[in-house]
Order: sequence, then structure tokens, then C-alpha cells
Amino acid sequence: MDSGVRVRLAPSPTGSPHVGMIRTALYNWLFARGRGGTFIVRIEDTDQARLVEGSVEEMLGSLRWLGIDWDEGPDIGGPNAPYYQSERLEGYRRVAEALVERGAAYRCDCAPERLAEVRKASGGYDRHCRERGLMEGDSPSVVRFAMPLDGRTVLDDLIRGTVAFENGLVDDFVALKSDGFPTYHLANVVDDRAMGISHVFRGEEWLPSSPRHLQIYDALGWEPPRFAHLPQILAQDRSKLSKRHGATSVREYREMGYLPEAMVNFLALLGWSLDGKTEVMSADELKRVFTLERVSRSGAMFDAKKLEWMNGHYIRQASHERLADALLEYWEAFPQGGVSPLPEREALLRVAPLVRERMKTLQDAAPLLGFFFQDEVEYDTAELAQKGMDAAGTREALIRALDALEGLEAFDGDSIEGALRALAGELGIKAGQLFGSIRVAATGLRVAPPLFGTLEALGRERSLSAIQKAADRLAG
RNA sequence: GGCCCGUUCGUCUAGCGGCCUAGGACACCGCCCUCUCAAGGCGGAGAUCACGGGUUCGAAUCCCGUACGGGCUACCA
Repeated sequence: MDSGVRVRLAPSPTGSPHVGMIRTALYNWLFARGRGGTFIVRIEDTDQARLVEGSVEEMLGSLRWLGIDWDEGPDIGGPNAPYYQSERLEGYRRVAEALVERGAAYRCDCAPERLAEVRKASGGYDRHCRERGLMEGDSPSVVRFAMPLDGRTVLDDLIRGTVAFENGLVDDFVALKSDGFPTYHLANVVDDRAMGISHVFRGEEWLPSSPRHLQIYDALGWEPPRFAHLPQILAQDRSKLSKRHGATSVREYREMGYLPEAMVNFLALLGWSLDGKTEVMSADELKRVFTLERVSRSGAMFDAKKLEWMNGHYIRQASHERLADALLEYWEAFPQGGVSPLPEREALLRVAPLVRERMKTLQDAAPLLGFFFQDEVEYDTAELAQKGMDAAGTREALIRALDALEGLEAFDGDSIEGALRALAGELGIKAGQLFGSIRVAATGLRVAPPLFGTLEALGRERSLSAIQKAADRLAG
């Protein structure tokens, strides 16, 4: 079973996990799971200033919610623990020293002000300290990697093919900061090596720094993993997706009532396709068919409308049990938009199917089902009279409906429909007019679940009493 | 500015030299179905394949250039 595939997600805990990060996680996971590989989560918390409390938990929580599981990680440990870079400092320091000893890196004590000036003048670092031979402790210093001055670094990207970079154009970047923490470049390489990572799938924004990583591997005599740079996820205006474009974190989508299976399917399709025709695929299917060859090279715009459609699709095809459980779980997690108190699962099981084809998100359920769980429905008396009918006529119709429904043998949808249709004929009004009045009486809504199923679910007693009340209101 | 990546309907994409008068999906429009709203069915509109040169009997597909878009250019990731 061991294919030698070892991939990893290396998030930086600086806030809510962005959908782009989650898609990267998904592709890594699908790749590993489809090949009997190992999926690792490693926290890259090397920037002390940008740490955001709780982001690791949110990241892990989002992955779990989506059904993405990992074999080694900060919460479960593993053979390569620890999985927080802040706890692996000694390793980076050792490698940095080794690099200095080999002449592949050097200490630099240039002041920030000087750095800024040089950058302004020439656009980068001028390698001022490269030949100074500074030792650790001479003064506060960083370790910079000494890029080769000539030649090119060639990356064989699994998605983009061959990409070459002129070494002389790449800065002598900082590998170890003065606070003893490594930068991404160093830590990433050291850990990917230590953890035996075979493939690195990461966002396209890393492409320009890949020659740095390749050079570090080379200087250390290490074999680099294979790289694949994933296309970016874009906002509606084709710029990088960010907060000002609305929801960007998985948590927000969960809160808006999206199903994890829809989210996974949708995200998988953002930058990857099976054949251009097959769109709906479960996570298990995706694991089987996902390949890097079919990942696209261009950025993909996040189409919220399509996500919405897909979510509706998953809601419609969910089993009654799955839907009821999803709603219960959702309402429990986000009570504001739910039904409270939480209904019994049994009761929900009976009524949720009535509205599932009119839902796009779980949020849509409560407004449509709320009346089932209330003693009293609320509405404007004026809503009762349908188009072309007056109050007296409506009242008459409701009272007649009461009779018709009372005498029903079985109180089920078909019987109710039959009785009501016959009644409308007798009264000489359109079926829609009668149904509309009863709908408002029973549900308090103009847009509601299908009437006959609704009355059946409500039961004879509640249905009749609601209609009676409506008739009474019309009497006034 | 420099370096790198990208460019097929509004959007996600199929296409890897002839099957393309460019296919599918979302969104949009119309019709049907219909107790409201949906869902569903059927149909429509929508892409001079960014542009310009090549290569070839033949190019959306290969090559070059240009334009445009994006990313990177921190002791951030």
C-alpha cells in the first residue's frame, strides 16, 4: 500500500483558513488518498508577529468538517513530531550553520535602514555582507543564503512544465532571522526533507521562490521533492480573493448553510476537471480519479452561484436522514437562523423532505419550516383573501373546507387534495384561490412547502384549528 | 521597474493538428409541468478560441512576437 507518496499541508496560523488554502489541502489529500500515500499537516508558525490565536484550531476544524483527514499532524502527532515549526528551531539553526560552513550562506548585520535604501536604489539586496566573513555573535545578525551568481535554476513543475530562473537575479534571501526563527524558505526545505515529503503542491504564488528552495536542496546535497504549483483562486474582479469580496473562509460558508460534500466537490472543480462533463463527484470518487495532469494552469474565479447550485443539488439528493441531521447540526451550531427550541429528529424527518427541493442552503429551511414547530402562526389577515376574492367569500370557502376536511376518512395528502379540489369546483372558484387561502391559514406564509403534504404533516387537528382561526379572523 | 506565470461563451471548463459549422456545467432568456415557491423537462441566446506573424495540405491545438491580466520582488507566508 505504501506508494512512497508523502504530501503535506503547511498552513501558517495567521487567521481564518482561506478557501485557497483549503483547496490546496484538498488536492494534497486527494492525491495522497488516491495512491495509498500519507497526508501530513504541519504548522508553519515561524512569523511570531503575525500569529493569530485560534487559527490552528480553526484550520483543523475546517478540514475535519470537510472530511479531510490527516495521518500526522499537530493534534495527533506522528513519527516526525513535533509538527509546529516553532518547536523545531534547533534543526533549522543547525542547517543554517552547516550552510555557512559550506560557504553557501553567510551572516549579515545590515541595518534595516540600509536595506531599505539599497532596495530602493537597486531593487534588492546588494550582497554587502557576502564576503565579510561575519561570525555569529559579532553583532545581531541574520543568515543569508548565497545564491550562485551565474547559471540558472531549472524547475520541472508537474503542472507548468519547465520553468527557468536566472540565478544572478535572485536575491541573497534571509534564511535565518535575527530572532533565531527561520524564514519560510529554510524551514520549508528542512522539514520537507525531514518528513520525507515526496511532492509539494502549493499555491502559484510560490513559484517565484522555488529557485531559492531548489538551491538550498542543492547546497545541502539533498534530493528535492517534485513540485506542482496550483493555480490561484480569484475573486469576481479577477484579483486575489480577499475579505472585501465577501466570504473567504470555510467557516463562513459553513455558517451560511453549505454542506461539506458540496464544498469539497465545488472546490475540487476550481482548477481541476475530470473530463469537462462530469461535475458531481463524491469525495471517494474524487480520490479515485484525481490527477495532476488535469489541473489547469490558469486562475479560477470563485463562482458563488455555482457553489449555491451545487449545494442545492446535494441537499436534494441527500437522504431524509442526512438532511435532517445536517439541519439539526446546523441549527445547533448557529441558532440565530434556526428553529428553536430544536425540534425532535422524528418530527424534522417528516417535514424536511417537503422543502428540500426549494433549498439552496441550510439557511433556507427554517423560514419554510418554522411554522411546524410553533403553536400559533402569524400573518396579516389581509393575506388570506386571494386575488379576485373578498373577505366574505374567503371566509365561506374556509368554512366549507373545514367541513370537507373534517369528513375525510384518511387525512393524507392525496385525500386532502381530492377533497379540496372537489370543493373548489363546487364553490366555482379556482383551485389556486382556495389553496392559497388555506396555505396562509395553515402556514402563515405565501411561499410555503406543498400544501397537501403540509396539512398531512400538521395533522387533522392542527390543520382544522388553523383554518377555523382564519375563518374567525375574517368574520371581524 | 525587474523576474515568473497565465489568456477558449459572463463564470468553471472540454479540446492535447483534421472528429470543432468549438462540447458540457453554472448563470441568463423562453416554453412545458404546476396549489405558492422551487425542483424537473425541453429549447434559446452566448466564444471572430486575446491579437499579429509564422510552421503545416490543414491550428483553438506547434513556434515567435505583442497586448492584457495575475503573482513575486520583506528579518510575511
